[in-house]
Amino acid sequence: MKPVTEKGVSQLKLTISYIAKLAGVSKATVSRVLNGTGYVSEETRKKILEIVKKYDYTPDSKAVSLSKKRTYTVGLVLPSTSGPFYGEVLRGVEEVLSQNRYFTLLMVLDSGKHISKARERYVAALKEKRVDGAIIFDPTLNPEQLKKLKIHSLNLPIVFLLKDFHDLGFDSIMVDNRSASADLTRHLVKVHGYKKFAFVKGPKESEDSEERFRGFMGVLKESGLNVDDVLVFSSDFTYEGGRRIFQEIRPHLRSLEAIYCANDEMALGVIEELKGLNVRPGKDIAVVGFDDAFWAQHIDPPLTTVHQPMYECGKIAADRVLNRIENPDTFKNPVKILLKAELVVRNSCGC
Amino acid sequence: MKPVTEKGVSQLKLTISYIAKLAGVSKATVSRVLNGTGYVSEETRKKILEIVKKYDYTPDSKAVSLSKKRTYTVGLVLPSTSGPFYGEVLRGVEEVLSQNRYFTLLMVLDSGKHISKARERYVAALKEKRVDGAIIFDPTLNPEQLKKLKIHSLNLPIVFLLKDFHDLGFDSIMVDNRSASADLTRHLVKVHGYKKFAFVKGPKESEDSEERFRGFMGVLKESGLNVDDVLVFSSDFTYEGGRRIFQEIRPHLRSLEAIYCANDEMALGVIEELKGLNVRPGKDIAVVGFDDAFWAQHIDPPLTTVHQPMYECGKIAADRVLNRIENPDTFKNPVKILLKAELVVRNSCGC
DNA sequence: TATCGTCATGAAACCGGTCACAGAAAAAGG
DNA sequence: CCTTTTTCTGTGACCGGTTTCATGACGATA
Repeated sequence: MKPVTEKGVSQLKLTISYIAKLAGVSKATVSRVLNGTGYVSEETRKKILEIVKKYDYTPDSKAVSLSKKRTYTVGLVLPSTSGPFYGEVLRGVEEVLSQNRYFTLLMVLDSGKHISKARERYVAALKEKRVDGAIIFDPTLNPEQLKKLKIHSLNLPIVFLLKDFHDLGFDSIMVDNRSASADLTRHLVKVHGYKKFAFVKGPKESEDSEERFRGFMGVLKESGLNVDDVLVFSSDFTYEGGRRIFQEIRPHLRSLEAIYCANDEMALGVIEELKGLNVRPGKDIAVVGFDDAFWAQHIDPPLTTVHQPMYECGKIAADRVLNRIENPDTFKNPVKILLKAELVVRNSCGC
Repeated sequence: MKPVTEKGVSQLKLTISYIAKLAGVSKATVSRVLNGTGYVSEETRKKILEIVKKYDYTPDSKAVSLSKKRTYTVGLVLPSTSGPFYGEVLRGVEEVLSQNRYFTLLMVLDSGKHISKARERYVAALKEKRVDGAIIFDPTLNPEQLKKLKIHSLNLPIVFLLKDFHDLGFDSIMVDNRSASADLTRHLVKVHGYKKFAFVKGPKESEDSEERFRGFMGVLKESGLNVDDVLVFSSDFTYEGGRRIFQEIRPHLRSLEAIYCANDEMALGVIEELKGLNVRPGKDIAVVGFDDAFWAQHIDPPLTTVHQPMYECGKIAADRVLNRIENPDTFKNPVKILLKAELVVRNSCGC
């Protein structure tokens, strides 16, 4: 490919050297002007800026990154792109990062392949030093798997979301499911005086689900209620799962005052089924959920639930990563941050 | 900083040169092994791979990118992180990109700042050559603004979503709003026999809203209905906007058989208000929307609407960008792809 | 006038890889 | 046995920036 002339502009590649040549200076000087470092006379600065503007020159980020050893990019790993949380996390993260002139490299775990493949992928991105730090939201990752990933030796600022790897040396941002669940249960017990409950758990492995259950049971005990009366079910956190598990709840419906679902989607499924039976949720029986999905206020009846502070989660995580990136020494010790979730009382509890 | 010894592993930086030294070969040979290019004897290959594995070496992506002139990253610009579309687009894009070993650099337009600032940001990312190509979903971008961005001279594969910049030389992926709107309207007219309509438009600038309106009006005309009887309103595509505009519709409620809202959120707002008046949507009056937000099937009554193929949109866009990246010459001419949206009949139309 | 600190600039090393080229060794062919 | 081809490996240029260091000019100070 021979140099062609077009519009009178010689088609030499637009690099810092070319700009330097045009300005009659060395590339070091151009670099100084562009970065505002070191001494440059007002005269040459002006001339260089003029040329830079005229040719609409922007330094190649790959070269900058290589020599500065910084990509100005933070990795964000999310379990999926749907579901109530992810959009909020993403919003929080992106907001903070972009305000600090950082970019977001998004990696999604459920993009087709197996979870282990997806994990290899994001770990690879870290090892390649494609990012300066990462925020990882990987609900099914356990400590043994984490160790195998050999992430620790990378010395990269990493914060985990809703997974407590604090003991393994990583920053962790958690939401206090248990005490929020206790708040919700207290509302049902103290305000409404319910005594007969069904509890629908999520999948067995879900630590979140367990924590919510513990918070629930804790309040029953502290209120002197008979814990053995509680009917416990287990489903899979989905809408369909909620409808399915309802078939098991149905025979006991008479004896129940409230159904506590460990998340909103299952609660929605249960509510739909109740309606099909002409039982009025919120009037004949209370149904509550957990998460505060954004549609929770729009369904009928509006769902009493617990709001997960995922936006804040994202912001705090991003802040933390950025801090670690820019002050590598200051933040040596991993922290564990516990955010509290807020009870949102609407009508499905009987209010 | 002097070299320290730790765990017996000398702390020289883990670079290709270091690996080469350990293996007693040149870095070119290591590079060959890692990339599977050129000739390498089985013996040295084995030895090198062994060492690479032992030290868990991964080439620095910044250096690779610089010399290969490829980042293996595609930029994705989205209007926001909430709303019905973004998650689906993202899912489609991420799926295709990750399957092809590309990464997704996500940029969101409503992260705090003004739209023009946000635009500068993503344009900067392109100019810096931070990505090999981009998928841009920027609903408020118009041709004049686009020209000012001087994106064209970058010679970067770019595809626009739901914006027709085909004439300006860019790939564009569109959804055929008009004919889908016609399908929906035909359903209301032919199947249900409605004659008296209200139409709630979105913001004035929205070309989508206009297209939906045109499709609607077209069918009325072809059906010989009196076009002047249609009550036309305009709101802002939000739930609250739907509730607000309902106050203007209310006086005419008696004379109406169906309310066509240009998107689902406004339809939801209208439905809520109707319920407040004890008018039963889907029975006493039909309400339809557009977009098929993922909650549309769960509300009461389930919403008749038009499904936007955003997942497909994302996949096709990603495919196209990837193709252009890897076959720079083959795809010279910009294409315009028109996807059709699907009518989704549920109950809110009276079915 | 000699000395010094400040300012301005360029040369060249460096970041960590890829790749074109050349030369040597081994294998194949005559 | 000598040539030709194929296989293997290393040297060094290159990607496009940043940064250290050296040098020179200038005005101020002694």
